[in-house]
Amino acid sequence: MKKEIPLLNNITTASNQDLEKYEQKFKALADQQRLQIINILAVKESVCVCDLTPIIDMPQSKLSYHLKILLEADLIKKEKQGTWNYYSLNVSELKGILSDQLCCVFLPSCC
Amino acid sequence: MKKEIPLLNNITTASNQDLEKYEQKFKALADQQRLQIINILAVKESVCVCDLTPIIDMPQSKLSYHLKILLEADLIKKEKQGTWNYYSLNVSELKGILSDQLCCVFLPSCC
DNA sequence: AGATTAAATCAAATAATTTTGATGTTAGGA
DNA sequence: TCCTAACATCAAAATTATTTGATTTAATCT
Repeated sequence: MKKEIPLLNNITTASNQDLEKYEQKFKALADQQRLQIINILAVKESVCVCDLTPIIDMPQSKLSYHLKILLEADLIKKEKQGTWNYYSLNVSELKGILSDQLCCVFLPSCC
Repeated sequence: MKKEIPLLNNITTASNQDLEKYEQKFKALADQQRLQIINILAVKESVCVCDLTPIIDMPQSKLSYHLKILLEADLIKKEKQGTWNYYSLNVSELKGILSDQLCCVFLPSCC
């Protein structure tokens, strides 16, 4: 039995740039702790790191690390106010990635 | 200046189960090579491993590894036909995760 | 049966990510 | 100015994920 050599008719639409970009975003989402952070931000709107640490019970440096990952993926936003850094969701970005169903799971305020 | 101790009014909707489940799915998506596989499956509908290897230029064992990750996340389906294993997208599952916009990027046939 | 092809699995090597604890930086209060 | 609180950053250690090449399993063909 034989098989034809397959042809990939150049119909794939995702460019390398797309692949790279979404890899980063999915990586940021691919962690329970970060999903939890997103979930909390969805409920509390805008939160500083010091308020977040006791909620999710995580050393501060660890939290900073995870927030940075989310920030670099453009899934959350950061605003400095004096000594505090307030973080909030980048809702439009998240909505551009997640299905409505998933938005309901992680961004309850969106439902 | 002082700050109140924050209260997390139990409004977060995502359960631990949700977090675990979606972590797995996002992990599966968080890789350029696997996104490319998804993209190819979207174009070619159903493909066996031996057809896929030359297209994405990847050793067979590596490809098997990545297919397994996608399969375990329930993002693709597998059907045995004689010697061959045919893989295809689990479109409904993907649509339940990805925004319409992203479906258009990775699942062109859906647009 | 023996040979061949498809594909999964395995163990070792490599690479990437995450965690930890310490240190640095900045802003505000005393 | 000095002290403290809020965060970010850093380097080392620990954990996970990926890659590689070899081996195994199973189906088909001669």
